[in-house]
Amino acid sequence: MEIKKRTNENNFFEQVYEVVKLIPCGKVTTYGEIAKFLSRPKCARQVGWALHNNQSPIVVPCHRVVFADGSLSPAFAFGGENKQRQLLACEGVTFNENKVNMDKHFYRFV
DNA sequence: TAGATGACTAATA
DNA sequence: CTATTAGCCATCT
Repeated sequence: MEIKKRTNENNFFEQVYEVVKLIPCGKVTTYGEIAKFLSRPKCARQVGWALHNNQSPIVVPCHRVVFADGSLSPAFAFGGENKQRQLLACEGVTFNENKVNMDKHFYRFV
């Protein structure tokens, strides 16, 4: 039941996984940044789709990927909104109400 | 091939 | 501040 079917080269997906794995502990990034890093600035949704397809939060710390405004992904994506927040908090990420302190923990790929 | 979907984002009201 | 609209584009049906 392999979901990745017509990914042409799967390269985009693989890149997404690699990049997400590169996010250091206690840092977060956005879908748009990942997409931009992969030369597909408009493909933020596909990044999210890739993570959904990945389905391996152990190998790929998808919890470190948030919305552009710092809000976390919908609860259904993680099986618990609190889960992602707790994971991040456990790594030292601070929160502003319901959103991540992007100014402090936003990680840009250089 | 065409239409619908979505773990996005930015702009607008 | 929140809610809605529109644009985006790979993937799905």
